Amino acid sequence: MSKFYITTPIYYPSGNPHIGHCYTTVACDSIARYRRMQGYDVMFLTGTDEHGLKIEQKAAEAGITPKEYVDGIVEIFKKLWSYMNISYDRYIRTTDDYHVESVQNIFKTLYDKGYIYKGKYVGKYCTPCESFWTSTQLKDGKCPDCGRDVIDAEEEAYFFKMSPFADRLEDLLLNTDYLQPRTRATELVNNFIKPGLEDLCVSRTSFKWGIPVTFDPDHVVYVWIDALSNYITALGYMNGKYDDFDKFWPADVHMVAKDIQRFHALIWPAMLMALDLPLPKHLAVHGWITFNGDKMSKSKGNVVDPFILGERYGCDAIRYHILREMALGADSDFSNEILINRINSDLANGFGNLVSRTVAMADKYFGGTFPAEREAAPLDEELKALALSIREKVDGYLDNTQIKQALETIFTLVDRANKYIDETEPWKLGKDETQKPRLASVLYNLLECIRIISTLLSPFMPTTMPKVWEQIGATENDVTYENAAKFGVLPQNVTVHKGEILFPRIDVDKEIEELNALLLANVPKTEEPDYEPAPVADQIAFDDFTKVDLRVAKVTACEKVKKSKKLLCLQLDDGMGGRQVVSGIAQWYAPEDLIGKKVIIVANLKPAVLCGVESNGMICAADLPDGSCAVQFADDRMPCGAKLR
RNA sequence: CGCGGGAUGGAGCAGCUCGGUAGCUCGUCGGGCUCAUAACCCGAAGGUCGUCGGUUCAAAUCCGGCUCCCGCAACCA
Repeated sequence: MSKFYITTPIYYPSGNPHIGHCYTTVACDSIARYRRMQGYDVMFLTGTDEHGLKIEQKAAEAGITPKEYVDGIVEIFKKLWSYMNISYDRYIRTTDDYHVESVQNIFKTLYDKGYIYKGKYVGKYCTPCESFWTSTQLKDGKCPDCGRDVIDAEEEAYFFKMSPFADRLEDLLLNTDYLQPRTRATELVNNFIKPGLEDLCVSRTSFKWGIPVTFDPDHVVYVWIDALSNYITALGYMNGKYDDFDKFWPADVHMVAKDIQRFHALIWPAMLMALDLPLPKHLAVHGWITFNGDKMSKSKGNVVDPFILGERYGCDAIRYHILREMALGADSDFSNEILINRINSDLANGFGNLVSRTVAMADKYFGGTFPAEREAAPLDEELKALALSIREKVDGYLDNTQIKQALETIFTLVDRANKYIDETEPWKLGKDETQKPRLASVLYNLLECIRIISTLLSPFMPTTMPKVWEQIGATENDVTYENAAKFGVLPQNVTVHKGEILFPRIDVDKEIEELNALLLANVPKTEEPDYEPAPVADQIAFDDFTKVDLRVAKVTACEKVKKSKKLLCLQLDDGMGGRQVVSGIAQWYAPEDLIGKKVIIVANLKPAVLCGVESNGMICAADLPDGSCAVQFADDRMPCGAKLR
């Protein structure tokens, strides 16, 4: 029996799970279930990545230990997976003892092999926050967290050598089918490999919530080795907890969302090369779920809560929607309307109704149990031929992680079966006693189609399909993978059982209204959203304050800076002959929003050149809780050039 | 000239590798049916395939210029 090893990323439990987490996990679950049905010995791994500064801070805010903090969130993750009927075989937590043991061993091994060396991490350091930042992370040259000054500092750190693997990585990305889809391979090569791979900082001393480096206890292992290695530690690599590494490694599919593609396309293979381990076969990368075209964000109130949706429509409807809309590589838009329309057209009208009408007729005309006499007709052959061809096509798509196409294929048989009912008009046959044998054949053929459809759909919708089997009188032995490529499996005298409606049709308008109300209720604090002001900066003397010259100025002209996404170039009337200021607010303000308005500027800021455009000063604005930014407009009575005090 | 992807009937997508009647889902309109969850089936309308030019007997498909969109990188004074 062949093995199949599939993984989700391990999720970072700094907040509750949302539909984005479901996306990857449901996809992996479906593939895992399909492979099990095919007879593979499957290992399906998921888990949580529980170390790091952010967790440490979140826990401190909550006044509990980091472990207590993650324990709480992990509970919710597991509850969600149980709710979504996720059949993971193993759940790894990076705080598990055996994982810690492995990571320490791996770190030491890489060190002994010379791939990890001790060096100096040079960056900007914020003393109160005890945090290092790169110059690009700084905000206005200050700490992005607290806004205070940073100093140049160096920290001792261990580094992992990436450069020895550059050629092999390039080959992996360009000449193998490791990346699915291949679209971004060239981009990765051009952006990261060609310019020269930088060595990777793999330890930190600036926080404690992590796995200690055994031979240098001031250091904790930084995210890369800690998190990525979960895929092998969960199999028992360099630990005593499990021993199926040899059986399952290399992974058949790592599925990830596009934001972490880079780490899985470059760092992870490099680590494996350094350890002399075989590389995973595929990295399947999918896009984001967007909400009405927008990226999901908590402050926009559009983070979709899977618990709410599942409660209303059933977890299989959610699973189906996610899987059906998902194309590898591409984003897929999520909206209540798309979701409901999909449920209605495919599940309620299409498949659910097919089951309902078929079972109802068998019940009505035969009292549920089929008679022995049959009469075939040429028309049946086309239906059978299609039914018999589905499994092979689905196999092909799943081999390439094309779930959407697999589902589409299954539903071609749903459509064909519905059409077959119209062609054969069983309700007319039912009225003519002499036609009973023909009627029995027609309805039996339909049951067989439903059996094949439901068998193939069961990995994707594992909760509902057993209900279908109950209705069509199928036993466990009838709905195997083997039988999905056979016709005539159900016993000739099969008995159907009319049951509940599988996927109730949803009233779109009414439902959307209610859902929107729910979503609004979910973000009740729109007035004063959760917002933590940055700590007040260190005190300054009055003299220092007077050094900052704040002035009122009117925007006379404004345009986007070419070649930049974030910059607007403003012409200002400052009462002193005018000046040009560049401001990074293009994402939130169109030029016409600003023209004619009065703003407050820092008038004596040293000029700078941004994207080739000179900027003389800075416009006062404040960050909003959702990450966007609002300009402070001045009272219109204030004349241009007026000095603030 | 930083790197890459894209622009196809109202919406969302396929087709482009290997040029030759433009296809699917949803929506709209008309018809049919009544077994079924007002579901199902048939038919119709609707696209000069972003734009300009080139290659060719023939271009959505190949080549070049341009416009706009979206990722990544850089810039958020």
